[in-house]
Amino acid sequence: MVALCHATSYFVPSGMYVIGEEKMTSKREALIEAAKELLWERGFEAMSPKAVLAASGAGQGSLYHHFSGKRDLAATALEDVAGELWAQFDAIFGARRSAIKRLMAYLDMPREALRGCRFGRLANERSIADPVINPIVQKFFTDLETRLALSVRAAQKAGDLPSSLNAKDTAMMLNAIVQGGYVLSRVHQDPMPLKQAVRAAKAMLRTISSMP
Amino acid sequence: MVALCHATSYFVPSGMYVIGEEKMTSKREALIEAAKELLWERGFEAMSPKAVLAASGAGQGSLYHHFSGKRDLAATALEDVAGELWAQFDAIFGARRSAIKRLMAYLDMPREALRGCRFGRLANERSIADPVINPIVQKFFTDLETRLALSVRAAQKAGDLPSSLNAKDTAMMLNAIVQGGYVLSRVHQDPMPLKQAVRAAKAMLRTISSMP
DNA sequence: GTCTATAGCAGGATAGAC
DNA sequence: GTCTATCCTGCTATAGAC
Repeated sequence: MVALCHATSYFVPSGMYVIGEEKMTSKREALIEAAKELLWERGFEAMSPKAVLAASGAGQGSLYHHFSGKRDLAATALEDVAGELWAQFDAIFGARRSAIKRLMAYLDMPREALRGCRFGRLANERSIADPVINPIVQKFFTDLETRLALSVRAAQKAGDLPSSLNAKDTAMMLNAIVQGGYVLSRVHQDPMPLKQAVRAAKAMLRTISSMP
Repeated sequence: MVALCHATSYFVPSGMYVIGEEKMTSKREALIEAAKELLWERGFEAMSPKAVLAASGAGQGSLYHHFSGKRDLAATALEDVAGELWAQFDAIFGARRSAIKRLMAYLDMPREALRGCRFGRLANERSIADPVINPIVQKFFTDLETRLALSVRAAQKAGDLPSSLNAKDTAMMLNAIVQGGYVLSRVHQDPMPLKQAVRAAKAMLRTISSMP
């Protein structure tokens, strides 16, 4: 690190910028990384281009050169976030263990309760109906629900969950428990509610799976 | 209705204003009603005083005469909303039927999935940490969680739910299912996800309650 | 590709007349 | 109590130099 460049990024001789621990080769990537953080922290509507510029160390020109505007940048950033999360999900749902254990592992994933879900937090903004933003968020959840439903169905076939349960409904419920847990943790400003909701879900599945 | 007064309110001879079907005796109440609607539709941060004035038919002066500002108006409106919701909850939790049926009735309450929860929708705004706003929202959920936990415990005593379950955790989970259902319905722009999550929760409780 | 300067508009609050 | 006029600030985007 040689010369300090703006408030938050460093310019290094190789022509790369550093924000926190991330390395990037252009202002474009710096803008995307900054947008990802701000989308998580503030959501789409409260994420101002000015804040993105300050956090990335880029100027107005870079933003409007690489992206058509705030919405385009946000869409790109959200695609990126989906990729990150799916790397985690794939590891869990792709693991070689029983379906019921995969469901438990999903519930047990580490989550930053106080920061909220990076996609779910957008649900109550007007932009959730935006033709560019909505498809990205909706696809994320649809894919996740599909994955969960497949595991529920597999667990039923393995005899670990009652076949009387509707797999899609149950998958949606598990998804809702996590999303609702985030909401309640934010309201209470405490990670416990999410922990409690997830713990109860696991207890529920265990109780039910030990049935005839 | 005699004379048209502004865009949305009517002045009637008795000195009362009418907005939609509501009757109010002053601009103060008109402002509160308008704020309640806008808080539901847009949340706190996106509720502009200008929009409240337009919806209530009041002028700037009335707002800042009756309230110290936007936040004060919102707090008053939210207290009002809590009162409305508790009128419904009290009817359900106070009914003379078994605890498990009260829980089912709670899950079965009609909900406007696409509009979201009037309190839960505020969870991801910065204002959820506001010293005036947070206590109101938090108290609403704390009281609801207490009510749910009492019913879970009563159902356990009645032998309708396994005593192995943690009552508080289970209550939080039921709460989360509803909140998460709202989130997912908003994302999918479809009332089904909330319906599915609630349906699965009921199926879960039924399955579990028919156990030894 | 990146920068600064600036336009245009909306949010939130205040001042002071009626 | 209620109104209108006005102020200041910050958001989003454009213009145009380097």
